[in-house]
Amino acid sequence: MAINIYDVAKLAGVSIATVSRVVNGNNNVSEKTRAKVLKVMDEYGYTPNVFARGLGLDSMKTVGILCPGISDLYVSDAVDYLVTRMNQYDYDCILGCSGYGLEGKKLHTKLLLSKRIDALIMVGSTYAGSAVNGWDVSYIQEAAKEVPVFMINGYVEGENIYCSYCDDFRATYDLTTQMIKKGRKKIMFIYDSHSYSSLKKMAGYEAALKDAGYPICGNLKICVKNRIHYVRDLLLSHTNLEFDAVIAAHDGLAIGVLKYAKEKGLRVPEDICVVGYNNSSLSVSCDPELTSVDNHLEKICIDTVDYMLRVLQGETDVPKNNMVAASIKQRFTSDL
Amino acid sequence: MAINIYDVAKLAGVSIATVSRVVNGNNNVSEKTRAKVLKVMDEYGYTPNVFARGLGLDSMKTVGILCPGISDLYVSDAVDYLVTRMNQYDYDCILGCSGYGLEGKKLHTKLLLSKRIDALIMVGSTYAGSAVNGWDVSYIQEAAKEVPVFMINGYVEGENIYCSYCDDFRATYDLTTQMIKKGRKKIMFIYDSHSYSSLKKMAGYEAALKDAGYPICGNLKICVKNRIHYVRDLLLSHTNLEFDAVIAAHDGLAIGVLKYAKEKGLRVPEDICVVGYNNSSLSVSCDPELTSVDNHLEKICIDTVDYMLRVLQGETDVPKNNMVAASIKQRFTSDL
DNA sequence: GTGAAAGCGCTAACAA
DNA sequence: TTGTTAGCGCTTTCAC
Repeated sequence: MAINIYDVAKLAGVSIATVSRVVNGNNNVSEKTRAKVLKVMDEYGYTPNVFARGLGLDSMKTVGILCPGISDLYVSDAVDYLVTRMNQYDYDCILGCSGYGLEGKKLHTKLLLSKRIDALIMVGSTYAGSAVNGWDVSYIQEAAKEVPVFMINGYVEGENIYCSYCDDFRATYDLTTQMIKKGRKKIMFIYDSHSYSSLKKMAGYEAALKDAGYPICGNLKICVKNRIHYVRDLLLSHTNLEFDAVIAAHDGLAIGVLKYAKEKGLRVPEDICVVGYNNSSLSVSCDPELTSVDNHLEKICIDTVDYMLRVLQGETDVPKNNMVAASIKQRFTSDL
Repeated sequence: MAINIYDVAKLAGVSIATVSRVVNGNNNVSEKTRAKVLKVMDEYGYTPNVFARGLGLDSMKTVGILCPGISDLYVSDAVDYLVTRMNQYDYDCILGCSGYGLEGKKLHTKLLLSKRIDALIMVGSTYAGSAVNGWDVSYIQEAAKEVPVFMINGYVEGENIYCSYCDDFRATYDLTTQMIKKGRKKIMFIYDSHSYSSLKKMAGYEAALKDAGYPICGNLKICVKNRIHYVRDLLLSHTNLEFDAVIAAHDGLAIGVLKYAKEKGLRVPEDICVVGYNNSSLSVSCDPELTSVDNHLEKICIDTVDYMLRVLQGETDVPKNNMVAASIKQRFTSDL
């Protein structure tokens, strides 16, 4: 059994209050005493019991991270940025994987909350998509009554909820506009979920079409499953579907399109221009390599951690919404 | 402030002991009393304070997962399997990212340990590679004195350390042998770390070569950085390097080889046969799609969680080593 | 500058 | 079947 504060106190010939003071960097300790205590702590490898500390402080410097699943390029990148940054500030993360269903989301936020986390971070626009559509985000607002909630790439209205996201609307608006300028006539938008972010992307795409006087064709907005071969085969099966450009909601879908193009003998970007989203590691694995929208996830995550720290510190003027601009990473599947 | 056990007791007109009993499913409670308590708990949304519980029990049903970084296909897949499975058994995970350096590894295992985790899982052969080379794994053995330690795809000798890994030696041995049978003369092995698993792969490759009476050429064993373009360019720069097959330590490296082949105008698999490792999502993103060794990570993870549960339960006959066989997923970059 | 002592909310041994 | 009570290890007032 590990040594506790009483042992240290006895060994150092002081009271536990004094030991506590040096552990917590309280100034009301003479240098001499501090040194004595420090020596004992070091010698016996004393580690404060986090449970006891948590009990008194009602905090364990732990934040909950909820994600649909961690095996997803976007999510795992985000969590990596988050965890790494938080560790620098002595915060630890407890990770929950909720899946994409509402029940799972509710259950796992409750589970995380029951661990008395100091804050909750939700990664992915799947947690917010619902808000826009009037779906159920009440569990998020409920959670925010207990701890501050931070959305990565999502937006949920509410007290104590802070959101950071990419300006997806502008990104696809600009992208679509550029494609039109380059003479593309039939631009497809392909997506695989009705998340908050997908919806913004689609809106930007449609707005650009509209502003250019182009029609918005329902059959050029294609909703698919997130499986490369599924995308390819679905496209192949639409025998009379014509398009000369595509904007994909994420890189994986764009690669499905690439596979389709290859199968059909279409040249990329000459015959069809394809642009992915997220600028993930996939975009450089495929052939040709994929032009992709970079949504600056790292900045979003770093900002989020910084805001979180400030909120936890009790600051009151922390921005509730943080929109970061996207940029476009040119590779070889576009002629923009 | 949330309601506590005293409140519930008062509200239900019983003692806290009784409340505690119903919370913990103790049978010594009459149905009538149980119902009464349950009703109050439900009505007021009572959640036991995990810190207090942790203090008494010295356990919070939390296991630490240490990984070099979570943005890595292999790692994120593993963590996903692990977390999902553990959640099913009411265990939570706290995640640490240590990086690949020894100092980071030591620091983060200490950090995790200081959170009074019930067990520690280390993901990735980077934590074990050292053992084989006589490097420093003492921090792992130290950790094992406090909690059971489980290695995913790694092997470390020691009390209270449990290891699950893929039979990488056999996998590359068989693969190399098959390539030889197909008439390949110069087989390259490309890798990017000296981890435990890389070493086993290389050993299998060399053994097969040896058994077939082939020479083991130092310049056919290439150590690279894990960056697709780096691999391509490095290979391109070796002007007089000849090979007609390659085994890559993971899919990302194999894709670098594919890029090289394309640049050189080499046909795959006719001119060079390439096989990746991990059967990750990358293997289906590239073109042509990659034949890859499947190391059955999911099974490894599930086994690990099951073993962990048993150890935590106090079982004493839990296997300390668990080797799972690899299989090969044929796609289009090989003629095996 | 230091110590004594009262919680924090729970579990479990012991009594009843 | 139920209640009483002594910890678990720490933080933090309040005295000195």
